[in-house]
Amino acid sequence: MLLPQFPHFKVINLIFEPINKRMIQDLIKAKIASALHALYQIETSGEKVVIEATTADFEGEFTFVTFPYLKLSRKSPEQTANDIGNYLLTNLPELENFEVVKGFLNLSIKQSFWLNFIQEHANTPNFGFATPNSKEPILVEYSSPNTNKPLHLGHVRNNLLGFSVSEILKANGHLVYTCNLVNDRGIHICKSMYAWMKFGNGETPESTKIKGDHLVGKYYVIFDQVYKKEIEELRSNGMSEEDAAKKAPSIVAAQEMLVKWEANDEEVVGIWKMMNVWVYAGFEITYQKMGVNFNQFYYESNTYLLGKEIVKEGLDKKVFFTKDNGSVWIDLTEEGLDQKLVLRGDGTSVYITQDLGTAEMKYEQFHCNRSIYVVGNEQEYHFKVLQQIALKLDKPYAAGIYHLSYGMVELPHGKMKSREGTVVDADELIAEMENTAEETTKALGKMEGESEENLKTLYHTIGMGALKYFLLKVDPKKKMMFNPEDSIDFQGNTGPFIQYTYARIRSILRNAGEVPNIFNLEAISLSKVEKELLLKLYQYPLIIQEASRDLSPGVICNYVYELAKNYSLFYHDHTILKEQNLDQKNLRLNICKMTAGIIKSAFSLLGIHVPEKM
RNA sequence: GGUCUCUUAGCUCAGCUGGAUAGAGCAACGGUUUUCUAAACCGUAGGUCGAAGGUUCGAGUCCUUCAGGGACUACCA
Repeated sequence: MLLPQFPHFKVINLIFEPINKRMIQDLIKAKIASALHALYQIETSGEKVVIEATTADFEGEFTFVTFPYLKLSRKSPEQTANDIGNYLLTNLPELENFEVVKGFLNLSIKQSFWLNFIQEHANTPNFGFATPNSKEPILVEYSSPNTNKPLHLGHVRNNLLGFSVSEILKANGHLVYTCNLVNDRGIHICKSMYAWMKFGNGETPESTKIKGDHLVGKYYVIFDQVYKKEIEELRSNGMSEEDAAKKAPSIVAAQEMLVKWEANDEEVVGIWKMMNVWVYAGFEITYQKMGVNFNQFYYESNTYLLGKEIVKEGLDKKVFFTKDNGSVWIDLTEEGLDQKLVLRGDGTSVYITQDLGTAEMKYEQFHCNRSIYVVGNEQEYHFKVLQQIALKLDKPYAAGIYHLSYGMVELPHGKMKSREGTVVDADELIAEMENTAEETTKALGKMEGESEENLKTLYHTIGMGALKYFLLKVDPKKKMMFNPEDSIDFQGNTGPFIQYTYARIRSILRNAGEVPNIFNLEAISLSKVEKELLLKLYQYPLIIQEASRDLSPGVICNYVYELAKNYSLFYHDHTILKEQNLDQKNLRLNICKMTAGIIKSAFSLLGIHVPEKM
């Protein structure tokens, strides 16, 4: 079977306004470095100087901590801070004034700096994004579903993470390819197939009106029930648990099916194909609802035999060794791992063999030296082994293998298990989120008169916004708790709150009409709240870089939440449309505009849409 | 047994490469709407950052030990 062809990419070369100006932070750091040199003959560079955001209770935007330099300055913390502050005052035109508290030097930037910034960037498209495709290409593999059951909440986390991380990397200038390695073969599928053949009575998605992946999943659960019953019976006849687990008729039958499948048995392959088609049709719907997509699909039924060439290569290079029964191993004890099998005694592949083959294939296709695998943390060991083998084989992509290991989604009662039916189903959850969005919207009654179609879109936007934000705001590395009893919030630190902030801004901008970008800087005085909001807007490019570096959508979530909160405060404290001072009014409208733009932009990095009204 | 990882308010989570008095949201209680969308805003209450040592001007953050969770450690994928 041929692999699906790699589609042609539309590489759109939009002209983005580059952020070629240095950030004010870098400027301050450089000046502090020269201050340290001029005042105390300390040799350092701007990159080594650390400044941080000023804590809310103090005046200023940026803070320099003098303590690390006291031994060299040989002066008191206050004196040192004052010296540097005075130096900056004459050498840094952007500095308005400074304040010294103990050893902390707090710097206040001139309001003209912030006004120039908003004037310059309120209309910059894709503000904060790096030039597209200006950085090395990266391949992101995610989703990787099994075809024997529908997707559950854990998969949703995987998909949203994979999608969002890809978008973040793109925003940071990388060329990103996404792929999905579908696990469409193996004993688990045979289990569903066996149960369907035995108990299915020819049921199909059409005849039952059940979504294909759910129908196949139903038989996976039935298999497990039958299997467990069989084990119990065998045990009551005196068989050990271990033997019973191996000799139960249903598992034996499933294994036989797998053998037949590998032997290309017509009947088994026919059923396999049919059931896979059901599942794919179901997945397609769920993927669409989640808004994820891939440049390339791989199927294990195509790739599971790959990797044997690499085993040969490894044997030639003496990276692998053979045991008496012919099985091939690698010794990773020096790396703190174990001896790992790479090829069975009978010459068949194991998981790692296949993954090595797939890695090679992906490299040939995409030529990415960096490759990110979005896979649960239970496979950390596997990916350590994979990378070690690739390193020992001197593969060009070896160093760039990165396992984005995310934590499980846990329920109050423990882990989700598909075969036991203790899962939060993806489709059900999405439907529930949409329902909640509908109920809330109707209760508030602001959307009366909207068309049925618009409303449906809105419920989906809000429901998915809540779900996505909920899953993405937690650090990917950490496991997270989901309690189905208390539903996902729509208030506070949530997707809908931020969407709401956006909708409010849009409402103002609709009423405002044309927003002139010119205002007389002299006629304006910035409030503390406005300054904080401008500072937040200013930080967005850095946030994208940080999120990209850490591969963490959570960074974006935290940022955009703070931005929305800052805006809400601003909105609450300031009149905008009725402001008499026209320059002030224009400034505020520009702040609104830019805030809306960044909310929309940041949310797009999370795969969340924003409504014009809600 | 070994390796990795986690433990912050009643609950769910932030806390950037060590910096000022540890922050949000939810839940609880109280307040704000004749004015641009109240899915909002403000306030009150809630903490020995799992425990103990150590490193230093300074530790939720780094190191060590311990306790308690979780994952992995298959000729399964």
